[in-house]
Formats: sequence, structure tokens, C-alpha cells
Amino acid sequence: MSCATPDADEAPLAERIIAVVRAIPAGSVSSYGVVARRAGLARGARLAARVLSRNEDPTLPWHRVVRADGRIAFPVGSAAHDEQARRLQAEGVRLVRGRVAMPHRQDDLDAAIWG
DNA sequence: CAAGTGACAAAAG
DNA sequence: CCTTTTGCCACTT
Repeated sequence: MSCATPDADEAPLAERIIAVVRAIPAGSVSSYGVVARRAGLARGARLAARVLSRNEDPTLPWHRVVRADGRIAFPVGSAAHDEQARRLQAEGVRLVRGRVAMPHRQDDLDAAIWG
């Protein structure tokens, strides 16, 4: 049975982004741009963001994805922002004045995540 | 088909 | 620290 429906492929791109986000280890964080890059999109930061916004999987560690400058994408004071910050701290991620402590000189693992 | 939109990014002032 | 501008990609109207 060949590919019957014209849209049988759906969106492997979104699935890829989901897979990348799911691959982020607990206690570590990544940025939308990096996630998109690992998913095959050189400049798909917005795509990654859109995919996460549309995602409904509660098992997806969406909270491990932040902005490139280490800040949470949601507005400060928002419920989503609070929840994300809470989850990150619960995993051991340090937040300094609302932004994630950058992996300045951490283990190679973190470096691998970011680069 | 044109314009608007978004959990973005980097540069410039 | 701030705002503005440009680039980017897929989707929506």
C-alpha cells in the first residue's frame, strides 16, 4: 500500500522538533534556535516555538526550551512563565533574575547541548 | 496571491 | 538597560 493520501507525510518536521525537545536531558536546557537546528532547520527558531505552542503532549519537556539569551519566552508574571521556571528549578536549573544560568563552563554534556 | 502573525535571533543605536 | 530593524520559516486570513 503505497502512500495513498496526499498528505500522508503530514509534518515530519514538527515530529523532528518534538523528538529533539524530548531528547533534552533533565537538568539541562536548550534554546529554540538550537532545537530547530538539530531538527534540520538552520533558522527555524520560530518554528520550534510554534510547534511547542501547538503541542499537546504532557510528557514533552517543553519547559527545557528557553530563549537564546536564557530567558523564558513567556511574559514575566504569566502562569506559563511561573510554571516553566518552577519546573526548571525542580530539575536543578538555576535561575538568575528570571533567566537561566548559562552553561558558562559546565560539563561537556551541556556544551554538547548548546553547540 | 498579499499581508499578518508568532513560546525567535542577532545586530545596531 | 532599553527600543528598533532585519531576517527567518510555516501557517492563517
